[in-house]
Amino acid sequence: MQQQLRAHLEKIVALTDEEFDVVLAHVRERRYKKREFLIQEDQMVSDAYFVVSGLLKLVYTDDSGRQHILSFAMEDWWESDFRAFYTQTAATLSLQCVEDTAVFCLSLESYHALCADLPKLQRFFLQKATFGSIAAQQRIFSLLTTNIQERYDQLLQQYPALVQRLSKTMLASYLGVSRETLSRLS
Amino acid sequence: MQQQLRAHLEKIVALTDEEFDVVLAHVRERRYKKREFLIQEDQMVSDAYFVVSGLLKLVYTDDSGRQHILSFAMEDWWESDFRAFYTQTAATLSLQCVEDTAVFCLSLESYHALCADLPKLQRFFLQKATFGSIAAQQRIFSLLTTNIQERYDQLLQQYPALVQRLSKTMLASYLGVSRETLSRLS
DNA sequence: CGCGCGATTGAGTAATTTCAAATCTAGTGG
DNA sequence: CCACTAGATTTGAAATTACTCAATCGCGCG
Repeated sequence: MQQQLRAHLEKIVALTDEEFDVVLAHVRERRYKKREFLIQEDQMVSDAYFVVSGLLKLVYTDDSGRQHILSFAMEDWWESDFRAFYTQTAATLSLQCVEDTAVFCLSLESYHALCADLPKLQRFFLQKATFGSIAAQQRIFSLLTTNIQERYDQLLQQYPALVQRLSKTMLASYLGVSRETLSRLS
Repeated sequence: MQQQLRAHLEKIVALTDEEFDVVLAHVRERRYKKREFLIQEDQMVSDAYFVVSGLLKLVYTDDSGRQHILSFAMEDWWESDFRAFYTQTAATLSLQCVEDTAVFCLSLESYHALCADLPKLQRFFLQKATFGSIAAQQRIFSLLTTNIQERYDQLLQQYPALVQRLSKTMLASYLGVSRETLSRLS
């Protein structure tokens, strides 16, 4: 597991053994079972999570009980209710296991400590945030400009492995359509 | 103008006069007229822009000539086709003046230089990227979970000043509906 | 006064949702 | 090996929502 985190970090910044030890001192490993919650609505968000193995979904449940999936997180992705995490307020979203999942947890204090102590890590997070924000804008773009058929095709093309691991119901919820409509495509 | 940029930076990080001089050495001031383009589709993106005064729109024009507005940028906002800017590839979006606009331009080299020379600036950009990414996720959230009426109401509530400055046609394009549908609301 | 542009209104059409029913699938126990 | 069940998926049909295209309205400006 540690090797995987290190490889992930080193895709962006090279680290000495000592530096990586500092990182390890700030994260802790946890395992969750399918359907377990890492974050629940209305509760405080202690950590951001790095997914080592498994699959998570970030979900909003509206007043009428409908689920809206904002994103999935699979191996090598960071996920949390980042708004709640950074502002230390109650979560509006929940983060739940689609499969059994192993993660590294990083608290906000540890995040700040790492950024302060290791400028390299700050650069790493800057790059992650930058490309995270670009990816989010691509999703907005796709929601604004394409119909469901195209959106589904794009997803299939971009993340074929992910689509395999999801139920149609979850896919529909992610794409922003009813499962019946998704079922009627192509 | 310089004072405004400094105040903007100092909302997040305190700067000495010397540090701010370093920043000034890396940006240049420009003014554009209403309807002028800062970025055009298919061209290289030299800069990210800090809006001092005026109003910009970030637009995608699809094959059938329809305009989709991804975002607006008013005073104190940073804007660009960030995907194209960071990867130094051709723009897929265009950035155009809704009003006469004054900006500071920051090239990618200068951005990297500032991050390297002034750790504070890196912290500034990390925070901007972080909250930019959170804001983008809020927009995805709103596109997935709310109908047009609610989306319009939220926008009115959140940015009343912005709505004043936009035509209904642009608002509709930003909200992802036809102008006729927007016109029929409440 | 008349032109031009943005906004609104109307009517028909297309896409999507909703709710209900039918079908399929994987896992369980006899 | 087969029947049974629970859950997911698909299908059907009506209702709703939004879009399109065309016509009209309203207003500022020369």
